[in-house]
Amino acid sequence: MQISRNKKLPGINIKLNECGLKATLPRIKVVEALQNSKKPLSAAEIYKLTKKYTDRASIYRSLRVFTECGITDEINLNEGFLRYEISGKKHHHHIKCDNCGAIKCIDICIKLDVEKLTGYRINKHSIEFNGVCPNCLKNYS
Amino acid sequence: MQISRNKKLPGINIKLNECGLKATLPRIKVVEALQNSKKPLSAAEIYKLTKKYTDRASIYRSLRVFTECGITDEINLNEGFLRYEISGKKHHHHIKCDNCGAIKCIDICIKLDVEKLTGYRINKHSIEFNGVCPNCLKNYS
DNA sequence: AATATAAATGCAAATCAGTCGCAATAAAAA
DNA sequence: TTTTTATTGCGACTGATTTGCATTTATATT
Repeated sequence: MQISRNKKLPGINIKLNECGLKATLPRIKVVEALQNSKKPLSAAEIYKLTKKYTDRASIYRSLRVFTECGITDEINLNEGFLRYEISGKKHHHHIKCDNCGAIKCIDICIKLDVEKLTGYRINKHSIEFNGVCPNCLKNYS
Repeated sequence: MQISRNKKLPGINIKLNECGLKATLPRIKVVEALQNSKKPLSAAEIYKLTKKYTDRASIYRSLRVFTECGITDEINLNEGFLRYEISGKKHHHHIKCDNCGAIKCIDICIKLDVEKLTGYRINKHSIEFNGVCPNCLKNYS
């Protein structure tokens, strides 16, 4: 697929190359989709946004290597699929409103406490919440 | 399926009936499998243990109603499937060793803190860890 | 700038967890 | 014992994710 390369985002290309990854158009489009989103995206949502440039299998492959390289974070909100977001500066977790679908970030984490408590070397952890947000609570009694 | 009923566990039957559920053999076998296991089981693992008495669809249906009734808890260890355990007295979370597969319980929880912090009414939360246990760490340098 | 080479892609087929429709069966109520 | 209603077991199905493989593309090499 020979479409002119996006000159506006050399940062992405550099970051991909730093990780030993080729800066391909499909990958750049996936990164852009995530960067432009205010909430973590599922593979299906990314596909909707990037289908002109890539296919599902490639998106899944990209998300996997991105996550391995620390370019993205994988988020499990118990929806039956995973979401991804660009790995930000500050570590955080999420809470999703089951009523309106909003996803908010939470700054509390107990990884270090659990590491201390258990003696495990923790590779991965997932701290995710579902509920009803204050706004929806207000509107529905 | 007319197989003589297990007289040894009237407690289960009563508990199921209390929840408005019929105490069927398939359900009793699923509960027994979970009670006899030292770690949370996946639907596939339960099926291996109970296939003489039930099928996969029924197991999934049982696990769903059990969890709705508070008989079981659903655990998401980011394995691509869910695990279930009999709902015990004290609330807890889990950490799984990626090396030996052991699953340990953790008593810390931040549900209340998050509830306070966000104003959400939390319906569900999942706080799960993966890593390498002290024992495996010791053995592999 | 042209070429080599290794990585990545796109497609279709496969896998795997979990669900659904429905006729047959079994538990609990009458 | 009979009736009622929930539950089962089967097979087909969905939806997320993965895999094999021939083709293409980014980057290193000349």
